Amino acid sequence: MPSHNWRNRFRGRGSRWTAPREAILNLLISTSKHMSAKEIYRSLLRIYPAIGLTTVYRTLDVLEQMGYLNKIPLGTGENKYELITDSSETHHHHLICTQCGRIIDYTDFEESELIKKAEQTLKTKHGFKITDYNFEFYGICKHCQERR
Amino acid sequence: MPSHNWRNRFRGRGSRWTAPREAILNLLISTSKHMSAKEIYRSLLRIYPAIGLTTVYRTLDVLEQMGYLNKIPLGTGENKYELITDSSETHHHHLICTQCGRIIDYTDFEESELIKKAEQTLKTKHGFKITDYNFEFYGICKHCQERR
DNA sequence: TTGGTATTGATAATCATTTTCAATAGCAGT
DNA sequence: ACTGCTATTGAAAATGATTATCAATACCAA
Repeated sequence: MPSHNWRNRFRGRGSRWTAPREAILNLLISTSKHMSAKEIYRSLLRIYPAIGLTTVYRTLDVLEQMGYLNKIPLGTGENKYELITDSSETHHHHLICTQCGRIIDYTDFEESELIKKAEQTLKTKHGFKITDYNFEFYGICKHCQERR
Repeated sequence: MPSHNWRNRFRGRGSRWTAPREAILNLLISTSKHMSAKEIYRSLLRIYPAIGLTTVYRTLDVLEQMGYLNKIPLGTGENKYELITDSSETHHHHLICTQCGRIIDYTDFEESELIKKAEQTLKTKHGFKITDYNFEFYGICKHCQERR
């Protein structure tokens, strides 16, 4: 995805395309990891020493509002973020290790189907307009189990 | 569920049964709401003016460790809690209104079945030992939709 | 009743995220 | 390219939820 595409997306909603935003997006695009705001910030410091943590948060906010970013609450008050790319359109879910914080993605067709159905049901039954959902398993990952 | 039952559960793990803990449990039992730590604290202040917020957090911690409490992250850093009662053994899920914070419970048999299957799959496929899960929909509730 | 120790509550500390605000930089219009 | 408007930026302070500290208290086994 060429960056002028992102530029246009920002411009299209009256937002400006700036150097910090480009740096943040490049990082998010290039990584397949789920990163916290601070991880993103620290990673960017190397190539963009002037960037501020505040700006990271603000850009993540904008991306979330635009619907391009997925916020994953860890339950500790910290959140991790992942870009929603075309290839991940089929929503995937998460395994969160409560020991080391590692997040493992997985996809399950059955689940995705079920969620689509559930969305409809909830809309008609509870008058609830779904904007997002979280489906996460918490537990101990293989790595941490072997460590004890 | 008589309170000596709870007393025994605490004692059984080397914990003590105290007045603050009884007050907190009585509140959690009597309400059907999902409450935040601060809501619990403020509610208890009326009948137990000496109670401290710290104690509320600690008791919630113990209950969660014992497996009797469900922690629901709101995505804002705040958590809400609900007691796991016998009648809710069939795990239910949540609709969280991102506007007013309201949480609506719902149960879906299909979902519960699917989750049980998924737990098994994840264990064998990813070596992940599941301790808990969250299945939540975020959106705008009926009430808030009508307000605009 | 007593002694050991878990628990308590007030206070201070953390940690992630937001707010504030003056300086800067995009960019639309010329 | 120049200008002016205003969105954006980064530093610092503020907020809000949760956790750590610590001396005093209260369970409860013996």
